[in-house]
Amino acid sequence: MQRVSLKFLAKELGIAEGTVSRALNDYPDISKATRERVKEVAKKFNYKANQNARRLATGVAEAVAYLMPPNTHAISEPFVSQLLEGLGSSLAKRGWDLLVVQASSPETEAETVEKLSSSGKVSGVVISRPYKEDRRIELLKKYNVPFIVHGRSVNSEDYAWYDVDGEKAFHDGVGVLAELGHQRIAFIGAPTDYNFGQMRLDGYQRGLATNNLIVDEAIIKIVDMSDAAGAMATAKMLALPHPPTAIFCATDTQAFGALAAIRERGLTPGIEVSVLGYDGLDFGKHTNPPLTTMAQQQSRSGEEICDMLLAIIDGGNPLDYQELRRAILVRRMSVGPVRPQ
Amino acid sequence: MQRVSLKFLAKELGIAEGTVSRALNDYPDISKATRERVKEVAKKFNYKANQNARRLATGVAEAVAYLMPPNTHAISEPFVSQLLEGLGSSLAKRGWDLLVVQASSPETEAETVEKLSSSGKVSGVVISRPYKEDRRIELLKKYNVPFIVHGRSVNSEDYAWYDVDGEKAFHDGVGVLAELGHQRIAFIGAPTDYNFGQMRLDGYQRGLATNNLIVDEAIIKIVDMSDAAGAMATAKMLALPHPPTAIFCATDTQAFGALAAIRERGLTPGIEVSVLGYDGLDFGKHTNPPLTTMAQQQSRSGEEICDMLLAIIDGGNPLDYQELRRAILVRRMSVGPVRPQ
DNA sequence: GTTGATTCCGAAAGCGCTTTCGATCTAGCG
DNA sequence: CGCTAGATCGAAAGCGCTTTCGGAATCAAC
Repeated sequence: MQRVSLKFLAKELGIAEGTVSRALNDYPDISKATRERVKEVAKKFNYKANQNARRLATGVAEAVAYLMPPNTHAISEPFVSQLLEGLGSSLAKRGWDLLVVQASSPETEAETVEKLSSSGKVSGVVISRPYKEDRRIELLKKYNVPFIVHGRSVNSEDYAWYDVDGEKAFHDGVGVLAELGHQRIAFIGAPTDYNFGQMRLDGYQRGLATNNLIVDEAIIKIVDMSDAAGAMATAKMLALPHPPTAIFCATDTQAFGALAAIRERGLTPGIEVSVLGYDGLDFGKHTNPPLTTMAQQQSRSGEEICDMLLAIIDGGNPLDYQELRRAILVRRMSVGPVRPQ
Repeated sequence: MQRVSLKFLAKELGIAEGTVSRALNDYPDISKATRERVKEVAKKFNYKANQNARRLATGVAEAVAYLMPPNTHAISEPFVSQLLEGLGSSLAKRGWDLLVVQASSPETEAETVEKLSSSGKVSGVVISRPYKEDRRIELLKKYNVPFIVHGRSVNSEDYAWYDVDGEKAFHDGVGVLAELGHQRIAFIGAPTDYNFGQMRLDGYQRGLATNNLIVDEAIIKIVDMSDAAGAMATAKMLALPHPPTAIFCATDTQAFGALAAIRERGLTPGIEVSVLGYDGLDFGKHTNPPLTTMAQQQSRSGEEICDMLLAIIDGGNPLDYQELRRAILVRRMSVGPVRPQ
């Protein structure tokens, strides 16, 4: 199988290599006649430019990388899948590649970012779930790579990001619960070194304040983002002398665990104890009972992030690309009015 | 920011470019002294080879592509996520890249494969969920690209694959149900242009035969792999004059819908009607009731597939890499003994 | 018929790296 | 001391493409 290269085409056509290249790339200084002739022959021989050569010559990578969150199993989380899907399809339209990069460990993360920046294989990067202070963001800025973060770190003034307002969502969520008469609203949170973890906690606390509810550290638990951790935290709080009547979870997965723990104790979620999740996982429809949750409105986040990144790569000012989306309540069955004891 | 290139390092060190390259790549004809000196300086200046140049020069891409299943939203399916995660981490260890490629439409799929093959940007490809006759496989063979398919097509003798024995799983699953006294076991299947869809159907039918159960077309439904489709099919079958007492679903997602439809009708899944799923989704723990399902034993499929592919890329014979795994029963609550009417 | 402007294409340099080949230098040995 | 083998490195070609620059050819106009 003879590799068909530009040289091959040039020989075949009896014209110069450079001319073939320019014809294929629609340069204006090539006559329409030869351009068409070239394209025809290229098609006939099924010519595809060698991307590596092209990239080397032009200096543009025509690829963007998604840097996986450092913790393992992150890709299994639905938000990653959705993001990847959106990124992939948007990129495909433009003919660009999507690189999925995993740092083998948190320690090698910096190394990974550096390599990504200086190896010339991508023209942009997207990362998600930043920490409050995020090393990756600093590196990306330092190396001057176009990037966009899905989420925000504490200081988010000087780079592009796309986020959902978790603080407001949790503030409002507490309001929803309070309106149903709940006074003791527990919080199962995500690690607060993640900025989103902190913001959701902040929103929760502000929500308590606006509704004149007291803060009780006994019913605030920061745990891993797993169903098991959610279940464990719930079980502990339910065993309290004065247990909560509602539990607000930082992630749906934790909420799944909370539901299980409540049932485990012989109580009915949504009746005796309300559970409110956050993420809007579609799967929440199937839990017992179906999970009430906060969700981003319509989630085309992957495409939007991709468009933003491409705009920045094309020279746009990153500061023009800071999008804050809002979460809305998806009413299902796990939240109900408080029951008199 | 001065790009640090080989030329730069060479000038800095006062030696030739080629020497620097060979030192960095541990060629034996470079003295240990200079090799170390070179590496030190490279590190100091944070040198990272330009991948495009490297790939162009060596002709090896050091990257593999995962070709997304053609249908949309496929990436959200857990099996894709798991696969990607495994691939990504295995590849990362070797310093290779993972490209995630989406064909924008089924029509452009061939085009996509061709481009992948001839643009030199990947040294291997993995695809999943092949059709009975799969165009992509033919193309990959034609272009002589190392590849491995996650699943099998009908004629799977002459390429590498990794699959779970769905035929056997469904055969055995019917046995489990039959042993519990079920006589009318329905089947909700996946489209049979997918080979896995066909094989699961075959297994189901063979299972009926071994257990001397009659085949009733009224309780065999081939539908989309969504919860909604599963629910719809279940609802119809439950409305039959002589409804099934157990339903075996080709995917867990369909089973989720089946559970919902059963409850919708006022029946209790696992008591009045049993539901058996397939996929082993972790999430099945949280359905109402928890879903009994068939799962692949321990799923390191991503890593295994990656290792196989790399072995083939390194010159291994594809035919030595055909792995058939077995599914086991995950007992939860949605399957129970048949109840006398 | 000469000039000037256009149009179109060929030639060649260069992107940053790898790799072969041969030159130089040292060490070893008779 | 001369010669050869081995160890090291420099020089240069080449990977396949893009892009600049200038030359040839065409055409219009004087």
